[in-house]
Amino acid sequence: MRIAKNRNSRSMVPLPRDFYTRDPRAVSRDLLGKILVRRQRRGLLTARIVEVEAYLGQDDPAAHSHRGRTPRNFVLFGPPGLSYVYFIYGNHYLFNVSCLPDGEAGGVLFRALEPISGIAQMADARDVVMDGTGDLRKLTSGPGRLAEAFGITRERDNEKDLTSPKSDLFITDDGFRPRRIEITPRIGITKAAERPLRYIIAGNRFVSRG
DNA sequence: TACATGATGCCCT
DNA sequence: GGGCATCATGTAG
Repeated sequence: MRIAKNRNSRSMVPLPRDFYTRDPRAVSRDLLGKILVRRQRRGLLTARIVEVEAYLGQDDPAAHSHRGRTPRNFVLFGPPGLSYVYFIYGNHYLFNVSCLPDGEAGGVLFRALEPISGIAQMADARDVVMDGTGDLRKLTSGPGRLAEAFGITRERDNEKDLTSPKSDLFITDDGFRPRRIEITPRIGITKAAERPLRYIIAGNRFVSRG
């Protein structure tokens, strides 16, 4: 039943603005188990969110918003529920969603997903071969990987309203609730590296390593 | 204008 | 487990 429902994107409702108008830590916890959806010509991409990280505003040295508004990070200071996409290491796009009311900076980084539908398209976008031995984790386990699998770029998706029914990129709730959630330090940062702001679905095999 | 660096992933050992 | 590609961005000069 749940799978049949997901086959029709018109029946999937984006999470409302209120969902994101909260502290990034609360949004992070509640995003676990939700579904990221991309509508595209070749079909629907869907995947369950299994790992995210919270980035706070001024009191978080690891956050892009820590030193104030810039041409790159302005989305974090705007309305909640908008995508913040940036390019890093000369290779990768990383996908976030803005949180807190307009004027307050904060966001959540998407670190890993569990693919549900559109797997062939994801494999194609990632340029990996999915034969019988292919590991699905290569598609969406890792922030750079999931962005590539979903075709997310700054040019195409930055500042996109994820709460709009017209959006080709949004997050929906299919009723799934994680059995258990774990909170750990964030991955790949040097500043404030010890703060427990990484949220994962305990035991999920699509959670990235670190 | 220059330069140091990064919320990563991949390949090699 | 370690090295490295590769470039947009921010900050200093």
